[in-house]
Amino acid sequence: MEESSSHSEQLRLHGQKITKQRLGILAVLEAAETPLTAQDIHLRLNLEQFPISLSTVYRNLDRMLAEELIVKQGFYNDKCQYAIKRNEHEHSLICLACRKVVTIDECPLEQFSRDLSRREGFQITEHHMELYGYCRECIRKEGIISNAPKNP
Amino acid sequence: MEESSSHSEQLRLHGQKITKQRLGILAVLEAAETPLTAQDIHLRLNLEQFPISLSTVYRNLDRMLAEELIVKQGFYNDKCQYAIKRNEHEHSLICLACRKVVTIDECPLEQFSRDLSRREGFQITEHHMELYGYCRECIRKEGIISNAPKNP
DNA sequence: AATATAAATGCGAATGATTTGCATTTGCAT
DNA sequence: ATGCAAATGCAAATCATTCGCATTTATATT
Repeated sequence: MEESSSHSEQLRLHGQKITKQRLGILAVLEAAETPLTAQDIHLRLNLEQFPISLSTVYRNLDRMLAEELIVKQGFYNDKCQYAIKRNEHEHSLICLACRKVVTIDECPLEQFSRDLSRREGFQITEHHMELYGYCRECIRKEGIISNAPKNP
Repeated sequence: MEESSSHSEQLRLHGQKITKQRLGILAVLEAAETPLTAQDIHLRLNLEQFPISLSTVYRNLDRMLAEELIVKQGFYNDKCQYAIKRNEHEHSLICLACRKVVTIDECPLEQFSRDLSRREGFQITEHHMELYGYCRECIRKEGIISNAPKNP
C-alpha cells in the first residue's frame, strides 16, 4: 500500500496534520474491498501492529467525512460504514448475503431531481440511494430465492 | 383522530392484538406531519395522558415494520424515524431546514434496477432513496443559498 | 359471563456504538 | 531547536435500542 504519499497530500490539502493514525485509516480504507465500520478499521490496524485508539478512529472518520475524503454508508445497518471516496458521485449495490459492494457510477436521479425540484419548489441539494439484492455468486452458492428483508 | 377502527382492522389483519398502545402509536403516526422517532412517539403519547413505555413503542414499531404497516426512514440521522405506510412504494423529499417531508410517488429506479440487475448479475430486491434540499418556504424565510450539509 | 392462555406490557437493567473530558504526545511553523 | 495548537489515548459518559422477567390483558373457548 504505497498510497501514503498521495494520502499525505490529501491530508495536507485539507489542513489536517499527517499522523500515522490518519495514514493508517486511509490505507486500510484504500485496501478494503467493502466499506468498513469504525470498529473494522480499528481491528485491522491493531492486527497490523498498528496501535490506534477507537476514539481516534471515530474522530478522524468524522473529520475525513467533513472534508469529503471518504463517504459514509450502510444505512441499512445499525452501524455506519465508511469507504474511500473515489468519484465525485456514486452509489452502491450491496449484496445482502456476502455484503459485497458494487459501485455504480451512473445516477438516474440527476434528471429526476431537476424535474422534481421544479415541480415541488424545492432546492434539492443531495440524495441518498442504495440498492440491495443478491449477487451472482451468492445466488449460486446459497440458492437464494427471493427473501428480501423487510426493514428499514 | 377517528382512524382507530381502520387501524383495528389493520392490526387484526396482521394477527396483532388490538391494544391501546398499538392504536395510540398508529394514531400518533397518522396525525404526524413528519416521520417521528420512537422517542417522539413516546413523548407525544405520554403528553396526551396516554402512558406507554418506551420499550413497548420500540417493540411495536419493529412489529409494524415487519408487517409493513409503517416505514422506517431518516437514515440521514443517527436515530431512525417512522411513518405510516400510505402507498405501496414511495420515497421522500425532505427539507433540511424544517424537516418537512414531501412524499414522491414516482420512482425512477424501477427501470434502472432492471437494467442494472441484468448487467451485474444481481437479483435486486429493494432500494433506498431519499432526496434532501430546502423547501420553498424555508428558502423564502431563511434566505437559504446553498449550503448542503456534508454528511453522510 | 367466567376462564385459560398466549401475547403484550412495563420496568429496569444491559448492550453497544459513538462521544467526550482531560492529561499527554506530536506535527509542524517559527 | 523551540513552542504551541492540534491530535492522541484512555476511561468515563451518553444515548438509542434491546432484553429479561414478572405482571397484565386481549381474545378464543367453555
